[in-house]
Amino acid sequence: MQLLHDAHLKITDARKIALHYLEKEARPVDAEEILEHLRKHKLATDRATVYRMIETFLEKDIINRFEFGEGKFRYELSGSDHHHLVCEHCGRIEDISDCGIEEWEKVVKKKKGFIIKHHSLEFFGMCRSCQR
Amino acid sequence: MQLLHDAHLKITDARKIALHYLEKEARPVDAEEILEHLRKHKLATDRATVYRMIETFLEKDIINRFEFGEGKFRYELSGSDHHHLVCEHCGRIEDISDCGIEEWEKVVKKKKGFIIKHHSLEFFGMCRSCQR
DNA sequence: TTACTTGCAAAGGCTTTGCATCGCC
DNA sequence: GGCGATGCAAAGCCTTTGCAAGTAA
Repeated sequence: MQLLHDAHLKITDARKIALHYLEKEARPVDAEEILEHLRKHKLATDRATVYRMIETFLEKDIINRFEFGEGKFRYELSGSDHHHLVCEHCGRIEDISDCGIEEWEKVVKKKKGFIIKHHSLEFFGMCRSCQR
Repeated sequence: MQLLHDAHLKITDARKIALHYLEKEARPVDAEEILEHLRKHKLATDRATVYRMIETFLEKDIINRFEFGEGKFRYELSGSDHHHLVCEHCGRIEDISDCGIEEWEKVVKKKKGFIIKHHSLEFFGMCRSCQR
């Protein structure tokens, strides 16, 4: 895979399948889900390997880490600045983009002298299907 | 304390001192900090008690829970809608208010049919003092 | 070959739970 | 006195780490 090659990472089965999974899911998945997916593909991968893989991908900026108040982390392939709509009824997590952070950066810099490097913004509520 | 009385909670030393601490700190503190504070006040409080206290306060909406990518939760006295500036250099967490969420609620409702109940918004970067 | 990856086992950090006792109202 | 609150001990989840063996380049 190009992503792995570009990051100077060795191309192993576990990494290939995990990346493919992240790409296919296109939503924040947790370590356990990655592990389960690998095992479905007959890979006897260890939990420790998954966490080390995640650590490596984070360092190489291949994935990003998110939190949704679950007491655990979720990961998603890096991409454009975007946020999430978390349905508290069905658990579905949908992407949403353009949060207008630029405005905030200016205001916060001026008012507080604080320089924003990055931010987290997640919305919790109820998705359309669950409202029916 | 009025807060405890209004919530129909028994007024115990641990709860009184913990609430006073949360009020004084006015920043998101974690369970361990609450425990340490209680012990400084000669209370041989157990860690389990702190977590149960937190659970109760959350249910009664006396406090709110936040995450800052630390793999643990932090808690702050409930109040107006506000967010945080997390300095990644010194760790200081500062409050900031008015995130203009109303705009978002309208847009998200219209575009995605998603109803926002609450949200989390945190900024990470470097505070004024750490820039020197 | 050789440095990077992985498996296995153990531990570590944060949080929750069962149960008997204690204490606020 | 009664029911909620607490202490103690143990366990549960998620994540990290040490070390030896395996493997991609």
